[in-house]
Amino acid sequence: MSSSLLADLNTQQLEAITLPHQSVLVLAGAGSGKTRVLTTRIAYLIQSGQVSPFSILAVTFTNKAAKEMLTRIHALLPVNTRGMWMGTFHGLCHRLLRAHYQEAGLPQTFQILDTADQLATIKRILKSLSVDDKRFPPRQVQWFINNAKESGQRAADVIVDDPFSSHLLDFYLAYEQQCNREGVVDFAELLLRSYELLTRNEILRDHYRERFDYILVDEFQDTNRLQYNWLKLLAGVGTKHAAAVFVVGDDDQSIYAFRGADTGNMKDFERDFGISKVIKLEQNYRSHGNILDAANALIENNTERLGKNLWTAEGMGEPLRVYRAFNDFDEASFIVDEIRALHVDGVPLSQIALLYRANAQSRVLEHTLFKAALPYRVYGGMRFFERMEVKHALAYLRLIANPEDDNALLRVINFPARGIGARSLEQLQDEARQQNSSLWAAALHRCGEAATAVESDTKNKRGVAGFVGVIQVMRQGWENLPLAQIVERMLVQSGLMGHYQTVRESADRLENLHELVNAAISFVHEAEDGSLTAFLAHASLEAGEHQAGSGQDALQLMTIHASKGLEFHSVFLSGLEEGLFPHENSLNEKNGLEEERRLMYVAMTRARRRLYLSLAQSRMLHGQTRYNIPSRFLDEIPEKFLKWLRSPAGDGFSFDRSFTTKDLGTRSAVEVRKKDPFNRELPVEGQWRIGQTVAHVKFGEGVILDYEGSGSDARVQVNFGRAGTKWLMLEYARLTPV
DNA sequence: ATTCTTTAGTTTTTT
DNA sequence: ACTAAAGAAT
Repeated sequence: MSSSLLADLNTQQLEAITLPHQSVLVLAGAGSGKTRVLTTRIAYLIQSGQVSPFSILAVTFTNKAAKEMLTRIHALLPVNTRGMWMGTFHGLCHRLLRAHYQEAGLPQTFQILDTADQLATIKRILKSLSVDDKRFPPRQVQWFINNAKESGQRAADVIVDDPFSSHLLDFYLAYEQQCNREGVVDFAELLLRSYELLTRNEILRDHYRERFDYILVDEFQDTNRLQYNWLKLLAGVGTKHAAAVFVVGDDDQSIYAFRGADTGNMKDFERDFGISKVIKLEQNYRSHGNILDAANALIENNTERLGKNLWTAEGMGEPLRVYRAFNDFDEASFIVDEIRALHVDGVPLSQIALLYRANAQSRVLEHTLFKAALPYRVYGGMRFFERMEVKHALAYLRLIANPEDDNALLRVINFPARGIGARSLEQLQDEARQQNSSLWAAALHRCGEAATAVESDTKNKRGVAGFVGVIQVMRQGWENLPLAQIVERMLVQSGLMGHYQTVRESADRLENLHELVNAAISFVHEAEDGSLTAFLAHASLEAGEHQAGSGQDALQLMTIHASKGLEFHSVFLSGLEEGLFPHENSLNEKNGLEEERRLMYVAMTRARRRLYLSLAQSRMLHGQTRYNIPSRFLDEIPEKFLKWLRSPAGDGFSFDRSFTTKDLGTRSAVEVRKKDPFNRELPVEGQWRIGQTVAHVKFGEGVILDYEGSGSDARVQVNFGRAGTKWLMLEYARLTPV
C-alpha cells in the first residue's frame, strides 16, 4: 500500500476511507475534504486489492461532479477504471435502460425529453383533450406528474380524493400513454422505469446486486424518495450480496428540498441500512474562524439538524464586513470599490465571488461592473443544448433516429417555413388521432408512401410532402456515415443552414449550428458509443457545461445555489433583505425558512478569508421601488463577528455614494425607449451610440434607439419626437452628431 | 403567413 | 421593468 495515498488525513477521514465492507453515513461539513474522502476511498479499495473497479458504483448529482471525481481518482491511481460505473442517478438509470431496453418495454431508439420538451408534450395533450389551460395550467400538470413519478407512483397507483386531482390524474394517464406511443421518456421516467425494471426482473436484479459490492453516493442530502428507493433496491439490504453503501452528505447544506430532495433520507438510511456508526467530518480546511463561527451561529437557529459543528485550526481572521446601502446602485458601487481594493492587494478576480439569491439581482451588478471595466463571468443562464436553433437541429436528428417522435416533428415540420400552417397541422393531428398513430405515420399516409421517397430530392420542397421528403432522404442511406457527417448533412438538407444564412442577425445562431458539428466530433472522440442515439441522449442528459471564455481572470457572478461546492478567497453576499433573502415566497412553504437559512449557511461557508454582507434600503424589483428591512439572518449572527461599514441604525447616514433621482429623473423631451445598458458603440462607424442625439436634414433632432445590421446594410432606429420614430439606412441618412 | 398587440409571469435548478 | 409566449389582426 503506497503511503502517499493516506498521508495528511485526519482521524475521521482515515476511518471513513479505510472502513471495512459495511454501509456508513459520513456527515461531511462544508470544506471538510468531502470529495477527497470519496475519491481516496475508491482509490484505496482498488489499490488494496479489496475490490476491482468492475464492482464499484459511484453516484453523483451533476455530470460535472462525476467528471471531477473521475479525474481525481485517475490522479491518485494509475489504474484502468473502465469497468467502474460512475455517473448521475439519471445517467446510470439511462445506461441500465439502454442495456435492457426490451425488458424495460422501450424501443431501442427511445429518446429523452428534457423539461421543456415535457412541458410541450403536456400542452399538446391538454389541447387535444380540449382542456381549459386557465383551469389546469400546464405547469401544474407537469408538477403533478413529476411529483407522482418521484414518489414512485404510476397513474394507476395515485389515489385522489377531489375532482380537481382526479382530472390531473386523467392527464397523467394520457401523458403516460402518449410517451409510450412516441417512445420517449422524461427525466423522472428514467429513474422510475429502471426502478420498476429491477423490481420486476429478478434475474437482472440479482445480477447487478452481485456485481456491485461497493456503492458510493455523493451529496446524499439531495436525493429524493425515488432515488433512495432505487439505491436500496440495488444495494439489496439484508440479502446475501448486500453492497456496502457509503453515503456522504451534509444536512446543513440541503438546499434543493424545493425540487423534491428529502433530508429525511439520511435518517431513513441509518435505520434501513442498519448503520451502527456515523462518521462526522467536522474539521474545516477552508475558512478562517470568524467566518466559520458566524456560519455556525446562524445555522444553530435551525431545529431540524442531525447535529454537527465545524471547527478550524486556522486563526480567527477578519470580522465579516457589513454594508448597508442606500439603494441597489449604491450597493453595487460599494462592491466595485471594495473589489478594486482587493485586486490592488493582489487577490485575483477569479478568487472573488458575487453571490445573490435571485438571478434578477445580477443586472445592477453587471451594469456597474461593466461601467467600471471589471471583467466578470456570469454562471447560469441559457445552455448550449437549450438554444432554439440547436433544439431545432436536434429535432431533425431525433426524427432520423425515431420519426414517431411527435414532439420533434411538431418543432420542425414548418421550420424553416414550408408553408405548413395551423390548418394543415390540425388536419394532420386529426388524422393521427383517428388512426391512433404518430403524426409521422399520418403524414406518410397522406402523401402516399411510395411516391415521395423518389421524387423528394428533385423539386417539391414545400408542404407536408416536402417535409416528408426531407426526412426520407435523411433516413435513407445515412446509417453508416460518421456522426459528424450526419449532423452536417442534416443541417443542409433540413434547410436550417440556408435559413440562418439568409436571415439577418443570425451570426450567433449559425455559429451555434457549427458548434453542434464540433460537439458531435468531440463526442465521437470521447464516448465509447458514438452512435446518433447516444449523442442525442448526451444532449439531453448533459445539457451543457458552459466553459467558454474561461482562462481570463474574471469575477465570478452566480446564485448561491450555483456556488455550492465552490470556494473563493473573498465573497460578496448581496441583497440581505427581508423578502429577498429569506425570500418572501419561502415563508409560506413548510420548512421554507430553514431551507433559506441553510442557503445562507452555504453562501457564508464559500469564503476562505473575507466575507462581505450587504443590503440595500431600497431596490428596484419588477419595475417598482421596494423598501425593505434588513434580513433576519443578520440578526442571527452575533455582533462580535461583524464590522459595520456604515451605521446599522441609519443615523448619521451619508448620501455621498448614493444616486439621487437627478441621474434618472431628467429626461429630454424625446423619450429613450430602449437603452443599451452598456452604451456600447455601434459596430458600424464607431461614432454612433445608442442614446446619442443626432440631427437629420429633414426630421430635425432625434435620439438613436436601436440598430440593426452592419456595413452598407447598417440601419439605426431614431426617435425624432414629433416626426415619429424611423428606421434609417446609415449610408444614406446623413446624420450628424449633435 | 407574417406582424403587431396583449398578457402572464418573473426564488432557487439538475437531470 | 422586462421578457417570452399566446392571441389578434393584417
